[in-house]
Formats: sequence, C-alpha cells, structure tokens
Amino acid sequence: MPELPEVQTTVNGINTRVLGMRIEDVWTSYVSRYYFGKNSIKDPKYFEYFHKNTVGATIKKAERRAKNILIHLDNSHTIVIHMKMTGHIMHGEYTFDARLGWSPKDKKGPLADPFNRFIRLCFTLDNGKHLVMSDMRRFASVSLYPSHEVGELFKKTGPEPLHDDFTFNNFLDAVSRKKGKVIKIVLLDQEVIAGVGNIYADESLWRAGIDPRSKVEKVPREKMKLLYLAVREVLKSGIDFGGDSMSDYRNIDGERGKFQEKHNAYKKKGHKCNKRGCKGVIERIVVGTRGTHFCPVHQERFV
DNA sequence: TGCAGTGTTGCTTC
DNA sequence: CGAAGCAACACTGC
Repeated sequence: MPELPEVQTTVNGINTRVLGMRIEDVWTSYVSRYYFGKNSIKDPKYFEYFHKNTVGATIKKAERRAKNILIHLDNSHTIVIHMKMTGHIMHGEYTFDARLGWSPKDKKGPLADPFNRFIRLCFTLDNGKHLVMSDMRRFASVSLYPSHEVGELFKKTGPEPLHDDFTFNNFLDAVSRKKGKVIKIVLLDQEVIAGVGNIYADESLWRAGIDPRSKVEKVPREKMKLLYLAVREVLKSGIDFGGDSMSDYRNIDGERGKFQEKHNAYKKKGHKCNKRGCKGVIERIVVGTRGTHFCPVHQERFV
C-alpha cells in the first residue's frame, strides 16, 4: 500500500479502534529464509522475543513516522511495522483454521474482500476481536524495540512533509542536497522527505507541471515552490479520500479508500490530460526502476 | 503467456 | 570508498 496517506489512515484507525486494549496472544505465519534487517518476526527466534514482550501488554497509542507504523505499548516497548507493497492492517472478528490460518468470521463483509486474505500476523485482543495484518507478497517487516530506541531508527529519515513547521526553505534545503539527480528519484528518497511513494510522486509532479526526469538543480525556484505546495496538497488529499486502494490497501475496517478515483497521472497512460486547456495525453516511462506517468505537454522538462 | 506492481535492502559492478 | 544498477522478497491482475 502504503505511502504516507495510507499509513496515516491506518494509524488513525488503530487509534480509534484498539486503544487501551490488551494483547492476549500473537500469531504469525511469516517464516522466511530471507528477511530484511536483523529484527524481523520472520526469524522464528526473534518471534519468541516478540511474543514474550507483546502478549500481556496494552496498546497505548499508534504513531506514523515516514511509511512506518509505530504501536506504543504500556511496557515501554514499541511495535514497528513497515507494510511495504501489499501489507494492510485490519480490526475485526476472525476465526482460526489449522489449514487456512486466520480468516474473517463474517464471510460477506468488507473483511472478506479477496485482497484481505493472506493474514500473516494476528493479535488477539481482550475485546474478543483481532488486529491482523494481511500481506499477500510477504514483503512487510514487523519488529519490536524498547520505546526509547525508536528515535534512533529514524535518525537518517527526512522531515515529515505535512508537519506544520515544514517550510518551503526546508524543502529546498532537503532537495538541493541531491544535485545532479532526477527530481522524481529525489522525491522518492526517504532520507530527503519522508513518506512520498510512487503514486504521490507522480501526482505531485503532474500538479506542479514538472517533467519527472528533470534535474533537481535545473528546476527554477518558482517551479520548486509549486512542487512543495503540490506534494503537501496531494498527500493531504490522499488522507482526505481515505488512502489509495488501486491495489491491496484497505482501511482498518477492511474498506477501500477513494484516492485512486482522483488520479491525474498515475496509471492513466493513454488518457487525455485533465489539466484545463492541456491537449496532452498521459505517457508511461521508466525512471530509475519505477513506472512513471506524466503529461509530456504541460509537465516541463528541465535538464 | 508474460509482465508489472503502493517499497526497501543489500549485493555486485564500476 | 561511493554511487548506480539490479535482484530479491511472493503472488495477483491485466
């Protein structure tokens, strides 16, 4: 899923649904020969540690940092989740089957959406319901840290673009450290700005009228101002529409967001450009390694 | 049938 | 040593 707006929507959902609840049990089907980082529940040894320090604890508060979900517990530990491509977290009633794992009790509700199968992680809560993570591609990472160590994890992570004190000058400072690079690649760099991913990068550049292949230092200052504003507006809009469910993302209740209905560029190849008066047609190219969608007419290229 | 995909890490190569 | 490029993780939809 998960770019900033989807992660924020999930965090808001956790804060409205499961605050103050006690974790009675933890189950996972993540076991992987190959897992990212040292601390991952995909390592069975690590899962023992994770289990020991989460069961019995109470969920105090959820928070977002970049594309990570932080779930603070009352035992001075914090669960850190990165949902990568297909992870999404839901709350509801689930049943366990030894062969199939966890599945929703209500076979017709939103939780029964085919994209909501693939439950890899399940917390049983003291309200009799469950907090689960669906993750088709198994790319997600889940780990646990003493809460005071969490800040250290994000030492190199860039500023939060929706933070009140994130100014145009902050944006310029961050971005201009990347001289010689292509603007879209810079927007996707989590050490420059936290939380922007492929969808919102394409939408922001469309809105600001900048070709994604432009070199950072060649983009005029007034265009950079438009980009700064566009990034913030597009991310806010993503949150307002409940996230983007073009693919797997679902909210805490298993329902789709609506931002995919508002795209002007992302996955719009062959569509007439929506910008008023623009006669362009959206194209798809590859920038870096990522599929990139833009209007070759009104998005100006600076090289 | 084949390829692309909301993300990041860590390896290889230059 | 740094940067760039790319495979890997796994599975579905078009």
